[in-house]
Amino acid sequence: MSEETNTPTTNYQTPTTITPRTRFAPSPTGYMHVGGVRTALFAWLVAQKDGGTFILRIEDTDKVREVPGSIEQIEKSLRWLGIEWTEGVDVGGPYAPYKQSERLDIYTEWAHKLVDSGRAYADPYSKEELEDFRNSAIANKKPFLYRDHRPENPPVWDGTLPLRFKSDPKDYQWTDVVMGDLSTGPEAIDDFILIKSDGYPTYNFCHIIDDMLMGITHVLRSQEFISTTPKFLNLYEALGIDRPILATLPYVMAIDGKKKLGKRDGAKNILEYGYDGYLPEAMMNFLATLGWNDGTEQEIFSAEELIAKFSLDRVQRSPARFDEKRLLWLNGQWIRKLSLDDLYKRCANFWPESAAQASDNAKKQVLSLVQDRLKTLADLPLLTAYFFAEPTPDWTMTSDNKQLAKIPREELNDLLISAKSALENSDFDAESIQITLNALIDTTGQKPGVLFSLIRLAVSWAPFSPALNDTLATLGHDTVQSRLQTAIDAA
RNA sequence: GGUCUCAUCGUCUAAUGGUUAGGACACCAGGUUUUCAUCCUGGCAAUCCGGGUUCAAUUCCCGGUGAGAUCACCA
Repeated sequence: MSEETNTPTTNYQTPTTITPRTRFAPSPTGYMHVGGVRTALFAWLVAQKDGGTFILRIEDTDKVREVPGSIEQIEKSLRWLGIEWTEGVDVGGPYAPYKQSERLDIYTEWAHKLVDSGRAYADPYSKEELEDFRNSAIANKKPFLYRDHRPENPPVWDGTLPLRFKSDPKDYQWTDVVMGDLSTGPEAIDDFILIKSDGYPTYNFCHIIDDMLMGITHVLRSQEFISTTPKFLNLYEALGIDRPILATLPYVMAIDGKKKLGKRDGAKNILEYGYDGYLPEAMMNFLATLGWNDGTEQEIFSAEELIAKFSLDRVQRSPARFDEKRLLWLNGQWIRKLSLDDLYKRCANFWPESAAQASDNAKKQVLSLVQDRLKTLADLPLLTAYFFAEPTPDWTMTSDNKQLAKIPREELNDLLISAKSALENSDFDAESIQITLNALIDTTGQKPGVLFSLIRLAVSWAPFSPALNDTLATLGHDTVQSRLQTAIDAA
């Protein structure tokens, strides 16, 4: 297409024409849950897709709500998922500092520009006076607007009073990459606080300054900000800066679907999922497809595929519920996709205590048998304990089995004696064992359902286990012989 | 209450002005020489309601209804 072609004009630049700079800008008020992490993920994907830059900025302007250690939690959470940033508090960058509490001079400077241009004024009212304004508005069934009470001669702003934006109420329409065309009337615009009386700026003010100074191209944020966006548009105009590309992400809802996911309603620390045996690949896959899809029937996406295929215009407008069953399924899928060596590395902290002395090779062999059975890495002890420690015979388990329950214990015991004898001289690779077991079916005349179930129980005393020949081969000749003897003795 | 947003199986979603409304999770049933899991096959299950435009609406428009958000010296 030539440069001369008449193309329709839009009120924002199309994403393909610029190199994106996106940011995730959490406030350090505690751990991260899936809602916050998904916002970070989408911003990261937008940057990665077009070779852009992803920035981690910390918005710590509310000293009351700040929780010590939060920044480390946030960084650890993002890194666990595989989200890396190239500018941020810990790695620095050309627009440092990336922590708002260290940028107060910058905000003060811009605040003075607004004062000088007549677009900001000191707020002389006490909390009580403001409360009266608000109550009388409510009593008259009118919406409360601070701008109805602008002081005629505001005092000079010396930093001890809050500084308010002098808004210019009007209609707005704007395009949101996700939500489409949005519009509001002037009643959505009011005079909001720019700088608090403690000298710290409000989010409403400083995020706009920082996004501008840091060259942020795409502002992604969650849906609760949609109603405050007109105020931001008003402020962009007062500051004479271009508005960035705006993208509103739908909420992640709690499982009951009644409200957005929040810590108060039990939203888990994202790191907990790692401790519970979830893979970061599965979590990323899950979060990306919560509110986004590529239009095909693909369900499993690697980080590379997400980066290649992600686009904001396919993000859902409606909220999505957090469905842990789907996450669990995805985790199983990802566990099965990993190579044995890779899976083994990730299992380091999940083995049963009894496996502490086992060799890497022994554990790897066991792992290869249960890889298809793991839904989370935390299932490992339940599935593998009897490989590493002698199980205690429990003959009541035979009566839980439909087929075994019909057969007298003496007869079962005789079968075990036959099995022990047959396996005594068998080669002990999985294939030979299967041949031996098949022959045993012929000589005893028993159905596999009886014979195999019995042997399986006698060597594992576990409710479930891998295929019998694999299990026996992994346990080894001597262990199988001694466990069968123990079972026979306990009958 | 003002303002704003959203609405397809239970859940995540696809699609189109004309389709048997597709897939996945979950659930149910069957299969793979025992169990559990994997895997395979099958089943159940949806366009919120009412108008309008149209030959034709789930899709476009309007109005309801429902749900959510926001209305802080929080972000």
